[in-house]
Amino acid sequence: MESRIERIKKQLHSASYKLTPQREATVRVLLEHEEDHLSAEDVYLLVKEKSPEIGLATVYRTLELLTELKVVDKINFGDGVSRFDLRKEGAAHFHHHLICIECGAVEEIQDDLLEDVEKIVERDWRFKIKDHRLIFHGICWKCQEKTDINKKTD
Amino acid sequence: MESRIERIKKQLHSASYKLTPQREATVRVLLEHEEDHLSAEDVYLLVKEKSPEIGLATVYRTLELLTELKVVDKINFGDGVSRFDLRKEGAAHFHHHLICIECGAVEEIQDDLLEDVEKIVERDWRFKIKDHRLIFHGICWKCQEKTDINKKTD
DNA sequence: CTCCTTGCAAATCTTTTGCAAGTTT
DNA sequence: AAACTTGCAAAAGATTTGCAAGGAG
Repeated sequence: MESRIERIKKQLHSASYKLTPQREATVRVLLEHEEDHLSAEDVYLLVKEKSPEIGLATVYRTLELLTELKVVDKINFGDGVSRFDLRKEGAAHFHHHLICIECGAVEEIQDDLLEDVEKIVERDWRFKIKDHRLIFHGICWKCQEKTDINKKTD
Repeated sequence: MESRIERIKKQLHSASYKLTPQREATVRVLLEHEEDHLSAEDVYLLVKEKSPEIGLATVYRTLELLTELKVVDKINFGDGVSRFDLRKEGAAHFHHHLICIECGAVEEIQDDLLEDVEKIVERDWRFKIKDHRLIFHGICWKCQEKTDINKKTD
């Protein structure tokens, strides 16, 4: 069976790009931290652990390239940095995020919750949807429990 | 009847802030460009037209303050800048956006399309939703028509 | 050789901050 | 006077770019 990195390599090749060692190191970090919503800086630091000679600009250039090829999705949670999420293979749509405003935890929702909403938007606004971004801000269950406990003891 | 700016003034006062001339000038620009998704820089330039003595830092500080009071919502469309949208009065939730990837047009959707989705998220993920951001990227009807015409003449 | 890619440093862009001066109460 | 607010300039942080050098075909 073909590995994930092999397939990404092919995606690069079919767009006339090479999978250089630097690009491979970057992709590997993304694969190893799929759930982590890394910033460019985060990726850079992790890449550097194994390949100290790689420069920050190269990481930025690679992430830009991967975004262009839709291997990753660039997301912005409202803090000043862009974050990069590997697109799940075969995923027609980008997944959604829950951000806890108390503890900052980010949870992913893979379910496509927007099917019905998208039908409405395409019909009523005559808008051909290509991609979406859905983020909920709120309080995760862990923080809800913390608050409940505090209320009892206060 | 009470003006929009009067109500914003009260919101400021109830949080112990003043509606200084600088803040008023900034709010007025936002009111006059409700549909425009202005960046901080945009707001600054428009404010400067009428009040040239106002500094960029003050505009940033005012926008931050208004965001905190939920008079405006800070949004990020993925280009490097934050944009500021006046929150509709009485709107329980933030409105949604359609961004055309051909012409860059941004359309607003005021309808709350997410009621059902939010119920599911609150129930299945035990997540208490406080706010949301929903952006669709795609092709607006105008650009769809352009493409259709080109196909015919090609 | 030619084209692509990289590393480094410098540049750019957005946003924040320190601080002295001005305002309001 | 005490607290808040402002303008300016400097600082900070994220990202991009110029360029000379390295590497693959």
